[in-house]
Amino acid sequence: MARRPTPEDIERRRLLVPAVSYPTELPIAACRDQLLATIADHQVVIVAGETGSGKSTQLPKLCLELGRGVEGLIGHTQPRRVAARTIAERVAHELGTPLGTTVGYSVRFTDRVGADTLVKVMTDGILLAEIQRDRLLRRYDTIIVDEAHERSLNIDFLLGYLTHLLPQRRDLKLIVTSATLDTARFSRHFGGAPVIEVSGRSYPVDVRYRPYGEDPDDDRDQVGAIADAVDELYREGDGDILVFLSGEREIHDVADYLRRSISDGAGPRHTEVLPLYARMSAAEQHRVFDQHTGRRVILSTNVAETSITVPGVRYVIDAGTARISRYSRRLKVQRLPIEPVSQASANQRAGRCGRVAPGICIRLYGEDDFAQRVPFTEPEILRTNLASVILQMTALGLGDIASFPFVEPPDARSVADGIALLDELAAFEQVGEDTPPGASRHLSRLGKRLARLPIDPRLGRMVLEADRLGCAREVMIVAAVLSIQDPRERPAEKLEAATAAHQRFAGEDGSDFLTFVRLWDHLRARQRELTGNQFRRLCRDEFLNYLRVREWEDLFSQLRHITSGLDIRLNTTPAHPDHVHQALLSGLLSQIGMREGETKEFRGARNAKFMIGRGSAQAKRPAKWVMAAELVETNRLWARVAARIQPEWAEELAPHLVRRSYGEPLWEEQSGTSTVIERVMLYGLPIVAGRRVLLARLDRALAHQMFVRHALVLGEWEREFPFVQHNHEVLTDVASIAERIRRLDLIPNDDDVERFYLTHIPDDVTSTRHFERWWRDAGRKNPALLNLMRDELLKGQADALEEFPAEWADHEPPLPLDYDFDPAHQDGGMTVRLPLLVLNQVKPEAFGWMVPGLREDLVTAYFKTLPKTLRRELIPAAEHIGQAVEALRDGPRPGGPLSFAAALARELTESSGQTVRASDFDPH
DNA sequence: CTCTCCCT
Repeated sequence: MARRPTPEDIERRRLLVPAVSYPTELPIAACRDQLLATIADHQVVIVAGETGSGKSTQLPKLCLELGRGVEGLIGHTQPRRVAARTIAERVAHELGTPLGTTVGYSVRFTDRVGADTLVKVMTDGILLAEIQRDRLLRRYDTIIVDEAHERSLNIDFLLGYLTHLLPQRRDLKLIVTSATLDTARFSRHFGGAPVIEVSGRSYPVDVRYRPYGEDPDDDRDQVGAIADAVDELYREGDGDILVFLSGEREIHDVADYLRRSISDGAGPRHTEVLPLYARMSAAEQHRVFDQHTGRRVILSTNVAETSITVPGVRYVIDAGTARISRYSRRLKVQRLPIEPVSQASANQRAGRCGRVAPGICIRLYGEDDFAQRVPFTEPEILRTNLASVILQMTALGLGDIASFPFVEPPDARSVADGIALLDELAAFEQVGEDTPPGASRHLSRLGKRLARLPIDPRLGRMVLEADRLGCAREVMIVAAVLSIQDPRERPAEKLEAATAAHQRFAGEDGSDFLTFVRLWDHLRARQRELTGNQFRRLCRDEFLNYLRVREWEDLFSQLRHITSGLDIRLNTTPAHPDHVHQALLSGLLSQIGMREGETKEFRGARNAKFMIGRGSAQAKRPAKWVMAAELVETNRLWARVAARIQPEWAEELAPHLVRRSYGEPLWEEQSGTSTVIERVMLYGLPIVAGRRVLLARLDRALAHQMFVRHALVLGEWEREFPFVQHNHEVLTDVASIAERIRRLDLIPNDDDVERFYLTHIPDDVTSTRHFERWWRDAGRKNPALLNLMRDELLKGQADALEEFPAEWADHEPPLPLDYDFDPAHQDGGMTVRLPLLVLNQVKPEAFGWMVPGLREDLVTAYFKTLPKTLRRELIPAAEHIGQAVEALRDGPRPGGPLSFAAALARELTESSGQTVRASDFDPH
């Protein structure tokens, strides 16, 4: 039933509603009338009830009784698949209908919902996925969100979405159930929805506080404290003990100690010690459900808090800690610190021993410690990366995360981190720097495809890249196995045999990813040869979890199905390993690392330091550069599932992320082109340490200029063109003229020449090779195109040359004059260098007159050599100098003295009335 | 020098 049913459907479905009765022993039966009335009157109802109240099984029946489930399904969500199935089974059984008819369930890979189904129990993930296809959830007339207190990411996203949906679906009813008394928050969130409390059907639990290590003379550690607590409970009477610990390592420490003390005879007798954690093999886990005679001590992680109900537990020992998943804002990785559990979690643990009889819970911490703990565990949405949620929300057109009605909205920085990860995966259309942070973004084509894949966005990104590289088969195998729990089992007692069995698939390539592909190929080949039972046995013998192998195959099939709808085809021939790794890298760009020297430590993105976990092929002799499928910080940052990469791959895959920096551009005479050293950084890692690249590819204008400057202006090119020779001559010529006429500004400098070439040579000429190609034509059309023009360079100052004769005409034969202008001695005038041979032929009196252009300088210079006493009489100096220059402009006055000094002396005497003699000057 | 748990 994908659409709202027709009137005929509704009539038919109305006849399907079974008679409903309630087991009277369940506490919820007592509140039946109140619940019926409240649900009938309100769109949203909050139901608070501890485990054992029967709310999960009875609420769907109450809804049926109210006539719900006819016009649309009653949807009932659970956080876990097992719970969805067992609750469906129970409700179906209580209604006397076969599973899959009136009551069905749907979890990933299993759908037992029929056309006549009225109650559909499902995982919350299933309902979230359905939103993609049915925005208004029109298939449902009622939705029950169970176990909302667990506050998983799915639950918070779902509650937010339903909040947004309720005003558009006035006919939709929502029931939110929660085990704890934190119902006020939900009620407030849903506009003051009524809260109905249903009592639990559990026995009293005697909570005892037994802290350790608080007194100075109490030197017990956790193991000792647990041993003491076990002793105390043994004195209380029979019954199994459930111990909550933070992790596998602690479990094995305690197990070793208890087993040793049992065999010593010092500890409790007839006792079986059973570890319990999720990663354990299926067979090992199942031992907690086996019948047994003696006593049991079950040492468990948080799995026993919600996921696995250990039967027959009378006592609980709570060490008070757990590993809590958190998000490192600095390194953008998952952290798993051991933290004190919340009060709600501690109470949930205690409740595990009050299910069949009164129980005792020993807390290995003080009552004051308990009182100081946070009441509730922080919801997952505040502790995790939000990329997947943001991707889904954007695909649903709910882009503005800040205004989405979350029960507890995530921090703006967490949203920014999620967006950053999606940007890393290129899921969004590029936005400009000035786009405000809150602005809604648009998914790129890749992002839209990514949103359709039911896996982590990083893994989805790999699959999409794989299509381009022709390795979709291999990458989908890897993406599938990375999405589920590792199918390889490593039972504690047979560690060596298991490791050896798994080691067969480790290849020469040192790639944990290709190891998975080899394992897959092996399994598929065996599966074809063997019967179902034989294959199941093979899995067991080879230390593989059969159910997870099946899930791996199911997920692969699901991906294959969805990707074929995206026009992605499986490759039929084995892909090149490099291509597989390149595709994988596209999803792991911020999870690469560079080995620090010869150590086993890696420097990762954002300066993180990590090591490769023991199970990896890269652990012993790691490559220089690796990528890791997972980075998790525990006692330190660890990489899990890794392979060697070439950092250049990352450069190619991350054009949107790399930072490039450049050294000084360099003209290379050998190749006749300009290059520059390029350095490429990705998240702070030098994926290209330094390489020469053509400057023209980065900055054509600069490369053009570099070519002109070095090849043509500075002559760093062997090739001689006619214009080069010509220009050399013009420049020498103009330079000497400029010196003669004392116009230093007219001496063409390199910049002037460069400008000339730049205006005449097209921009795309950036190398000698380019130039030759261009000049072959351009030079033929206009051979003088690149010839410098003397007159142009002199800017019309050629006339001034008359005042600066090239030779001294007064002499016979005329003497060439060498204008060697020394700017450092401008005040002192100029030096005329005469060939030594003619020195004694020069008439000294003529010497001062040779260069009219220098007359004023010379007058001033001579004037300055007058004795101070005399100069004082010649004030204002400028006036007397000016008159003398004017008078002597054309050389000696007719009839006047021939010597320059004498002539100047006479002029000054005349203009000032003060006698000045030629001998008063001291020109040396 | 390895790490709680769950889901499409």
